[in-house]
Amino acid sequence: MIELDSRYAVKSVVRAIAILEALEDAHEDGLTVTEVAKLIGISKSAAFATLYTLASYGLVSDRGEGPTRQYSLGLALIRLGQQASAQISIADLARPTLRDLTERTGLTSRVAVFDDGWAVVVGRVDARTAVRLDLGMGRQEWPHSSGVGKAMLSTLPETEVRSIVDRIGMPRKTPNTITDVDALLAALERIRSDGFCLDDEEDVEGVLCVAAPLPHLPDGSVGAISVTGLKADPLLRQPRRVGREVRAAAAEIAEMARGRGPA
Amino acid sequence: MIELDSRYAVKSVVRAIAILEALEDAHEDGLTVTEVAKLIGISKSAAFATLYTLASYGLVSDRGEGPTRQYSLGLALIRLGQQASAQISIADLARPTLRDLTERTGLTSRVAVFDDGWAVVVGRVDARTAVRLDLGMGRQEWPHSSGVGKAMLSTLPETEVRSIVDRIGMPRKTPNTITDVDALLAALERIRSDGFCLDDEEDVEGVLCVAAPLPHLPDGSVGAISVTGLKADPLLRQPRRVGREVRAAAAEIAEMARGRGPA
DNA sequence: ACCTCCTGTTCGGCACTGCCGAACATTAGC
DNA sequence: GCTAATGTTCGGCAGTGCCGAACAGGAGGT
Repeated sequence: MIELDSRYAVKSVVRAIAILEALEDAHEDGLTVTEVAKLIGISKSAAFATLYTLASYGLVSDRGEGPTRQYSLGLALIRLGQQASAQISIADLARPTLRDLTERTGLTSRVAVFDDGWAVVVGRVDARTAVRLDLGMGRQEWPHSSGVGKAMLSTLPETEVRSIVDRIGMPRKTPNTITDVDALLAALERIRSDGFCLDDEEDVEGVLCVAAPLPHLPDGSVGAISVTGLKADPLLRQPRRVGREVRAAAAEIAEMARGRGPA
Repeated sequence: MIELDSRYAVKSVVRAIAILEALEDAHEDGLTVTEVAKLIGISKSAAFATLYTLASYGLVSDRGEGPTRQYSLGLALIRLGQQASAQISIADLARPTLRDLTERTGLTSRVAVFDDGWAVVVGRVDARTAVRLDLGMGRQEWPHSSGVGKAMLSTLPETEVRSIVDRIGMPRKTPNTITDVDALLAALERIRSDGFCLDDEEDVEGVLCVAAPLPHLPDGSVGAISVTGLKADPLLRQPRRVGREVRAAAAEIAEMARGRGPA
């Protein structure tokens, strides 16, 4: 929304997307037409027309009738999101294995794919614990500070890693975050020999994450899986043991991905 | 895409949405620019510009570089879909109860909300069975033939029910489908006295579904929950027993919804 | 290895869209 | 009932984003 694009951007569509992003950031109560207009910086009538269009297709939903009409994200987005997730075949493919992994470790497990330098979470199996970590689907994780991010970087050549962190940056998230490129490259080398990756409070304090890359997916994409838990979790006192579990799960998923779709 | 809207529709946005819907219907391999252009009925350059715009924001993703570029639904949609689902507070609220329900019955349980005459699935907890039913999130279920649909209709006044089925229709999906309005109204009356609703192969042959309405949600919306299984399932030989379970779960969720948000 | 055909990408010019601003309708709150 | 917000509607002009055609560049056949 801040960044502007080059010559081929269709302005009306950009505005529509800006509206969706504004509604995404809004609280669950939703926004009114005038609020949207002010947030995006367009006239009230333009906001109305765009919202009207989006609403006709269910991408936004409107509650209320008169001067208290509230717009929020629509139910069609749920369907589209599920479909998008289904088209990432690796998410479906990984689910049974992740379920077993969560079952055995009691930790929340996730699968992420590489997208434009980031690790995007496309599948998740929640642990049955009481504490709820913010591990939402579709979330973009930093490549340098997250378990899945580092695991994915470890499968890429050094030049590409440098290009990515150069573009995205390596902000310090916690005292443990790796903020130096050479230290990161060394860590990646370690991951390649270990077969798994540890994120020891590098992204969020108190949160530990064990990940493993999914190398050589059939369609050429790059992915990773991980389990996440609190630093206090007794099982995570033995990170190498968990690492072996995660590594084995990743191998199982990669195996299934290879066996599938010779067509 | 077939239906056209009235005067306030923004054409570029309508086209962008049509593209998303085309990609949704496409197979997982995605579509090329020319395929999209032909499907929507616009020029190649227009399709390119719109796809370019959508891709810059991650709503579609492009694989490949040269003449083999494939477009498919983007990862940002996963995030938006999750956020949309989260804004339906009832989905989050119901999850623990649904988990218990699935645990106890071994059946897939779901929660749906009323939207424009349809029952839209906004939350789901999968059973651990091998057979995979198509019970996707965001899916629109027919009001007259699905468990959640009938359960929701049972909370509405007769005039509104008539108006809905008049608009949407009551197509026969299986030999058991109720296709007569008066028979439907009688069934709804039965649901009101029982407190739960049976869909006995009315939507899909061989599939049985037990649902219960979520009456009087705080925000005025209408919802329902259900469990789904195969007709052959031994537990579903006792539908009334399952009905009591589902009814109790619905009451629990409604209780939580009432207790929440006095702000 | 060439040639061909099909892609995706780029560009000019004009029609028409869809913006803005202002006026109207409608409801909430007092 | 009045007021002050809101959502909704409408004219008119600027500018957008369409179309069509031309360019670039791989894939695949022979």
